[in-house]
Parts: sequence; C-alpha cells; structure tokens
Amino acid sequence: MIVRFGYVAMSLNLKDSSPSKTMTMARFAKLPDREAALRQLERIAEENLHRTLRLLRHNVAEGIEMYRFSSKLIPLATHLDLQDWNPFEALAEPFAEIGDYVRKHRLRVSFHPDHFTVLSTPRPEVLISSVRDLRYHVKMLEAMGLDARAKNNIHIGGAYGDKPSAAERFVEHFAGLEPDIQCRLTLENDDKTFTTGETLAVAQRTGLPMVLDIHHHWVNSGGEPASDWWPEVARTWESPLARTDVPEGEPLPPKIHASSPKSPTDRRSHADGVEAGPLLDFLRVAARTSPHLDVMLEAKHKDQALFQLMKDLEAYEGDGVKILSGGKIEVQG
DNA sequence: ACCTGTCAAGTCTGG
DNA sequence: CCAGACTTGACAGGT
Repeated sequence: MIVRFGYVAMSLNLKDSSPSKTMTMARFAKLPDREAALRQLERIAEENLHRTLRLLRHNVAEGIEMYRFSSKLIPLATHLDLQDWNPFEALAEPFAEIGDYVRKHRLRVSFHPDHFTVLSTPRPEVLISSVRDLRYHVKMLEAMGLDARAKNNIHIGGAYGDKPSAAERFVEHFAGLEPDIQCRLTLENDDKTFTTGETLAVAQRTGLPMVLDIHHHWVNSGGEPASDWWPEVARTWESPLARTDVPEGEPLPPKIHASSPKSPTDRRSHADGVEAGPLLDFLRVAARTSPHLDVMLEAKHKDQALFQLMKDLEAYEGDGVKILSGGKIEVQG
C-alpha cells in the first residue's frame, strides 16, 4: 500500500507563511471608507493565497503531496454584513495559480469547514449559514479550477439529545444541497458524538466517502480497533458520488486522519507529534484492503510533526516499511 | 518585544 | 434561560 502524508494549513518551518491572516469585524466596521476596507480584505486574501502557493512549493520540495487549505483564506467571506461583496473576481488569478500548481504536481488537497457548519441542526438559520459556508468552500475550489476530487470534509454535527433524529436530519438536509456541494463532501467520525459506526451508516445512506479519524475513533468507541472498520469504510470511497470526476480506472485513495493524544489525562487533545507505532499497526491492516491511502496528520507541530514521523518510520524500514520520499511510504500488509 | 483578552459563526453542560 | 467551556490562530490594545 502506498501511503501519502499531509498536514494542515500552516508550516512551522517556513517563516511568515501563515495563510490565515485576517481582519476582525470590529476592525472592519471601524474603517470609514467601506470600499477601501473591502479592497483591504482582498489584499489580505491575496497575501493568504500567495502564502498558500509558497506552502505548496515547500511541500513539493520536501516530497509532500497532500495538504489541507486554511478555511480562512478570505477574511469575513461569509459574514452576513458582507453578502454584497464578491471577492472572487479580484482573486481569480491567485486562485487559478494555486489550482494550476496542484494539478501540475498531482497534489491531494482539501478543506475542512469548521464546526459552525452543522447539517444535522434543527435550526433553519444555522442550516442556512452552514450551506453558505459550504458554498464558499466549493467556490474556492472552483476558482482554483479543481474538479470534485478536491473535497470538503465535515462532521455530522450535534446530537441534540436524540442522535437518530439528528442523523436523519443530516440525511434530509444533505439531499437538499446543490449537486456541486454534495459531490465535494466527505464525512468524518467525531470525538464526542457520532462514532465510526454511526458515521459510516450515514455515509452509506448518502453515498458520501468517509474519512476515518483513528484518534477520534480511539476516544469515541467501544474499544474495538479502528482497523476492524477499515474494509467497510474503504468501500465508501468507491461510491459513484465519491468518484465524481475521477477518470475510469484511476484510484481515488481513501483518506484518514491521524493524531496522538496530548497526555493520558487529556486524551482528546492533539499532541505535538504523531506516534509511529500505533499508526503503523493500523496501516498494516489497512494494507490488506487498500492499495492506496492518504493520511492527514493533525498535530500541533504541523509539517514538523510530519518530518519527525518520517524520521521515526525509518526505524521500521525492512520491517514491511519502505520510505519512498519525504512524505510517502510503502507499507506491506 | 511580549502579554492578554477577544474574535462572526455552534453545541453542550451546569446552574 | 443564560453563562461558560470547548478549541484555535491571530488580531488589537496594552505594558
């Protein structure tokens, strides 16, 4: 099994490369000239996009082919008071540059809209802003010129005291989404509410591919190994919806999230790095099912955690592990 | 240069 | 019904 590693949004190695520079609403509201303030927001966004491209170049130079974009590329993009503002025209070029680079180097990229996007919500106004947020993420991917292989990962959402009804609402609300939003979604199990099994059931009903977070699984499960679920989870990546825009015969590698607990007393928080041992246990089992797998590392130390993990994996070389590049390995089942 | 409170958004818990 | 926790990087204002 070929395994590619990626990291989230920012690098600790590249100086001045935060792709999430922002402007607060309070600051925006204080500026006297609204048009000038909007231009300033666009300048910040442009800077974030240029930094994103720098990060991608850094990744390619290090052999890293997977990356999650920051959701904060355009400050205040979905704020209600700025709905008359369309920043995409001014940002067409930097977005296109990123997309060109992604295609040229065949990178796996994604977004992860944050926890304000909740399709299981019973509140209409929350659903409306959730859809607005999803549309914003899709627009960014479209502005990059990327097809539906580039996806937006979300959770099911809250349970509101009745998980089955919440899951039911998710399915209904999902069915009401525009097709171009639907075909770019992935569904991830969370650390408190929807377990691997419950998330998988919704993924199977909707046809969505499921991102298995093995750390979330560890803190929110009956104790059975995450790898027990792998064959079924992997199969969700074969659905027609998941494979939208995937050329016939080409693989769409399943994706998982990996992180390690911060401490025995704080098991839910993310540690600085990712432990090689437990991850490798999972990978060896997954290798029996899948020829390809992409692993998003969610660690405080971001790309440095990735470099450290690759270093730690060297100890397993010969023991069913082969290092292929700075961010890619081969694992024997 | 460094520190602290705050930030657009949601949900859950406990009072 | 409401305040605070959760969680996170970065701003903004203060020292």
